[in-house]
Parts: sequence; C-alpha cells; structure tokens
Amino acid sequence: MPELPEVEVTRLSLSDRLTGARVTSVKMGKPLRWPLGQEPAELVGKYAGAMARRGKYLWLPLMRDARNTSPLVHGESSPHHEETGGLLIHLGMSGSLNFREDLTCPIDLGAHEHFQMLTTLGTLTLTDPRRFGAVVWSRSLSQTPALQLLQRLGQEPLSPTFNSALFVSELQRRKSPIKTVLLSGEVIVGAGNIYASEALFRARIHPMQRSNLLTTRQAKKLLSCVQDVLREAIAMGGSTLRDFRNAHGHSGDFQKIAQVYDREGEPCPRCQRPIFRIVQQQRASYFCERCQPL
DNA sequence: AGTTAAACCTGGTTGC
DNA sequence: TGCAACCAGGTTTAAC
Repeated sequence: MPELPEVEVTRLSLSDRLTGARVTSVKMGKPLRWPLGQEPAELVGKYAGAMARRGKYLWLPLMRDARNTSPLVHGESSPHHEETGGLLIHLGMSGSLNFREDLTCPIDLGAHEHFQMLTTLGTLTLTDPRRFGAVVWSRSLSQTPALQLLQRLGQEPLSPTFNSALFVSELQRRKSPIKTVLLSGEVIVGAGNIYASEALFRARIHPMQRSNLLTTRQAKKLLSCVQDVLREAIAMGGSTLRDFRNAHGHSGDFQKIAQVYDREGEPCPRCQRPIFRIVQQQRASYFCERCQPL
C-alpha cells in the first residue's frame, strides 16, 4: 500500500491530536516485521510529540515529560530527545493507523490489529493484515535501530531543500532500469509501484529505460512529474486499492484518476493505444508503448 | 560491487 | 462448489 502519499495522509489526518497525550497502556497483537525492541509497559507514562515522516516511515516521539512535545525535526537532536525516544512505524503493504478519541469502552484487538496504544487523548491502532509493517522503539532517530533503517534513504521529493542537481547526477551513475531506481528509494524516497508508473507515464519515459541513458532534460522532467504526482495524491487522500484508510477510516481517491496503474488493456489517455503490463523486479509496471518509447 | 530472486504474511480474485 | 494458482501498496536478506 502505503507509498509516500498514504503515509503523509496518515500523518496529516492524525494532525496533532496525539501531541501531549500520556500513554496509559500498550497492547500487542501478532508479531510484525520486527519486534518492538522494548517491553510495551516501558512506554506507559511517556508523552507523545508531533508525528514526523521520513520516506515511508513515521516517527512518533515519546518523551519522559510533557514539556518537549514540540515537533521533532529530522536531524535535530537535543539532550532531551536523546534521553527519551520514540516509535518508528512502517505500514508495510497493508497497514493503516486509526485514531479514536472516545475513551469510554475498553477496546479489544481485532484479528488484524497488532499494535494499540491507549493514551489520555485517544487510542492509536495499527491494523495490518499481511504484517509486513513494523513498530520499533528507538532511543532517537540517530541511534539504532532507527538510524539503520533510515540512513540509506534518498532525498525527500517534497522537501524545500531538495537538490535537483544531485538527483540528476545520481540517476546518471546508475545503469538499472529507471523504474527500478525509483523503487529502490536510494535516490529519491516515496515513489512506490503506483506512483513510479504514474510519474514515468507523465514524463513519457519507458520504465525499462536505463537510468544513465536519461538526458538531463528527461531527468528533470521526471523529477517534476514525481513531485506533482505525489502532491496530487496527497491532496486526494492517497490511493486505496484495498486496505488503506487514513486515521479516521476514510479511503483515498487517487486510484480513480491513475492513468496507467492497474489499467492493462485500457486505452492510453493520451493516444488511445492499449496500456501494457510488464514485470520488473517481480513488480508490475504499466506504461504506454507509444507515449513512452525506449 | 552490483543485480536478481526469495522471503516475510494474509486474503481476495481467477481459472480449471 | 472446491481448490489450486496467482496476485497485491514494501523492503530486507540471501544468493548469484
């Protein structure tokens, strides 16, 4: 599921509703991708900060006292943050976070609910049928295991400090197909299988095109298409193929306006020829043979 | 070192 | 209707 837009929609829909909340209890369901790395009871009594995002990961600061609940900017570190910590959350393929403000009745874990944190402001629940997701305790973003999971990630496509020259040069030094490079997350994070196909269609670049064979002009075009697609998808609440919901249970709508993803055989919106489906790196790629020549 | 397949899981859809 | 095969938003790990 969750590519950058869905993760960002999740973060935005939680807004700051958890900020300042004190954790009252934590329940775990079946095992996720990695163990929590901490006794659930150890989280009780900590105070939540504002949720942040890096790539497809969410970071929920959990601090010892209520004073430092201001947003944690990635890279920033203070002695207070160092001695507290937080949860690094990944939604995997089928995960979604739900937040309920009602504190009235005790909430039991459903069959696919594998992490639940009760707080003084509401209950945060991770639902993830396939359990490729993760909730991992880390002392800070600059320490293991968080650092290990985040350190190889490429640039944030929607960051105001995005370095487009670096993006171009990183594409030029890789020989893999461009779709593979986008999905790897080593150059740019956030584009998964849906948005990689959509961005390549918009940029009129064949998914099999070798990255280093793109012209500078093509690379820049691709960058702006990736950024546009991600921004538009966020504005539409993300894509809901099956499982994705925002923190309030609402589906996304972007899949309705996807131009090529999951549209094999349908007419290309630009030239009317049928959309092709191929498999790269064990993932489906959708494109138009005419509009995206090799 | 760089590229590709296998693995982690569940459930829905497709085809015989 | 039953059942096997295949497919799905991601990413690590092992194997060439």
